[in-house]
Amino acid sequence: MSAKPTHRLGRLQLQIMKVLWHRREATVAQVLEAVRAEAELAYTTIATMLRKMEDKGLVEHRVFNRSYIYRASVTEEAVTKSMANDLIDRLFEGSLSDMVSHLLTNREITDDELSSLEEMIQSKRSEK
Amino acid sequence: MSAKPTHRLGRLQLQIMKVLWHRREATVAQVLEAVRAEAELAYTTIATMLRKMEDKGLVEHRVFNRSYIYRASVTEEAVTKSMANDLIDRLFEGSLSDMVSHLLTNREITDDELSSLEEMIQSKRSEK
DNA sequence: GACAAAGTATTAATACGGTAGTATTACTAA
DNA sequence: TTAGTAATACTACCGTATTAATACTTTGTC
Repeated sequence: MSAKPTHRLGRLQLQIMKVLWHRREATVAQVLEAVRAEAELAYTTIATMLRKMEDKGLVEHRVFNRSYIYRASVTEEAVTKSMANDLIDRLFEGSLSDMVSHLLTNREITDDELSSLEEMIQSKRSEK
Repeated sequence: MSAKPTHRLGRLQLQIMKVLWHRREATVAQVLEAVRAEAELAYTTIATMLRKMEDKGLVEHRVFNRSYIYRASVTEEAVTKSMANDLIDRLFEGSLSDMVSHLLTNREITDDELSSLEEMIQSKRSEK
């Protein structure tokens, strides 16, 4: 049951989802305001995008005082997971360690981050 | 020097690139055959795709026996890096450890992989 | 020299993300 | 009641990925 939906979100869509995840609900104007931090877009652009996203089942809305209040209908975890898995499968044939290996050799990484990675691995190991 | 090109490749394009990376050169027919393992596509689909990819500078060709022999003109590393970085930036605001954390909690991981991760981190640390 | 085979070039359709103008609707203030 | 305002709905356009049919070109063969 529940074939994975394979959420494939574009940049703006993801931005919008983030706004909704962080503040549970938002009107078009509120989403616009939040998104404006990164790009100057028209009100109708956001409204259109939200409507398209509702068609795809990413968000839903209720009506309040003549305006739509949107909220996410998929969790951040689900989307993140699906996008990350998608990339891993496409790029590294599903090998997590290949992916991490690549990231480690290709990105700057601080000592703190290294430590935090070590901790994660430790705790993952102790779960077993 | 070298402003990052931000390679954004679709599924088929990536598949094609992989064929070219793995066998240095290939004709349309050879790419088609390799790709057929995953999806039944028309010859012309591959040919069209390759031409478009050449326009974008992803591949190049030489002529031999009246057929085009394509080869990649960007490295696997460059593309992989650019796509992985893109995702990390979009999904985790650039935090590598957030990404790895997510992967660790959301994917099955074997003991071997855990060990291999540990090794990577160790060697990364000793570089510093 | 004409034809068939094999290749490439052209063209087109579909889908989707992104962007936004214009139309419509309904509430509000004078 | 009427003009203005705020909100959504509709529509359209661009770019790009994917898919493929059709047209054109080259060349080996009879």
